[in-house]
Amino acid sequence: MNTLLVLLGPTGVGKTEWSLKIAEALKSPILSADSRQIYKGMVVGTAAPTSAQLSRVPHYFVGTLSPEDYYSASEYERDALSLLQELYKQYPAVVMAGGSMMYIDAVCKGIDDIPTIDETLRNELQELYLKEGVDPIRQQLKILDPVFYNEVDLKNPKRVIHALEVCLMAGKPYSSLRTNLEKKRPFRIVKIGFTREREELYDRINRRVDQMIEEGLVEEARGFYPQRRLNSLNTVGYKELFDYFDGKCTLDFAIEKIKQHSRNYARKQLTWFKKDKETVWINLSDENEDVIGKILKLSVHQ
RNA sequence: GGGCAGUUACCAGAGUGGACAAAUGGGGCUGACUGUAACUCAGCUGGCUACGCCUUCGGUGGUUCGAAUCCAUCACUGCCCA
Repeated sequence: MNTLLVLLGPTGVGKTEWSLKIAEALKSPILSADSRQIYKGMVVGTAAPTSAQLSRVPHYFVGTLSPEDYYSASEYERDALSLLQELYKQYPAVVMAGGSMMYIDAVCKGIDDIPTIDETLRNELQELYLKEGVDPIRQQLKILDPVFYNEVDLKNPKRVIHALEVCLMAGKPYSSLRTNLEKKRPFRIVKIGFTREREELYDRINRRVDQMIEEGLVEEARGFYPQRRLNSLNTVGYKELFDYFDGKCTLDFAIEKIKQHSRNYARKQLTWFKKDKETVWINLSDENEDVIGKILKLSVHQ
């Protein structure tokens, strides 16, 4: 049986470099599971693999979409699965590396079949929300899907709006589409989680942000400024600089916020990843750890 | 050397005799989250043998039934005059 070796971990932990080493050792390509590195041009701010790194190992899902393109975990599930099917004709094991929690879960566990929301409907509800708040949306959801209404965090507008969107789009309750079933995959999945001591992780993140600035993050973000409303640009590293361009804060403040939001993101990633009991963790702060050896062993055995 | 202002929890900053373990914000921590997820949202944030107890509001000593709050004094910080 073929193997999918998933290398996951928080931002800044060092996934990219280790993934390359592992992929080289396995002679495998790398499927990036990163919801932002997938966009063209968002290179510095997302710490996407450099051209030197890309030339070491073939990559997929890096810089392949335009920021305008609609994409979601569901599209990723579909695309990654069909790509894997092809790759497995040639490679017994394939590396998937990234930190986008939902993307990884979509491929490993699958997500329910839910209609893609029509742009017009999405905008309508968004407008209603901006004008009148969540209340009317909650009320509609209560009528259309009382089951989910009782489950959702009613204070979370994003969740409430999405549930209603789905109800309206599908013509049936959102809850009826949620199966909560884990899909079986025709390949073996091995998940490795990279982590570090919190303090060290944060220190790396802070330094990496400074480095991004040196590498031209401000210029890169400026190029995307006209597209700042796009969801793809609602991304740490860009949105803070957009505030700076808007004159809402100083550059130094924006940089501090990028660091802070990156740290917050790393923490949230860890919270999500920790829930998955199948993941084998490797603490990169432990210098005695034989990272490559351990991972290769896990990817072959079991 | 003289005058004024100030010193509160990780930081900023309210509080000027009892409702104060101390507002609020930031930061931090913990967590939720199946389709825009680098999104969005929630809880906690002095200590403990925790519906109660203990130690905090620069230090010390007072006043008071009771002090972060009043008095004295010492220390430090800032501004003004020399």
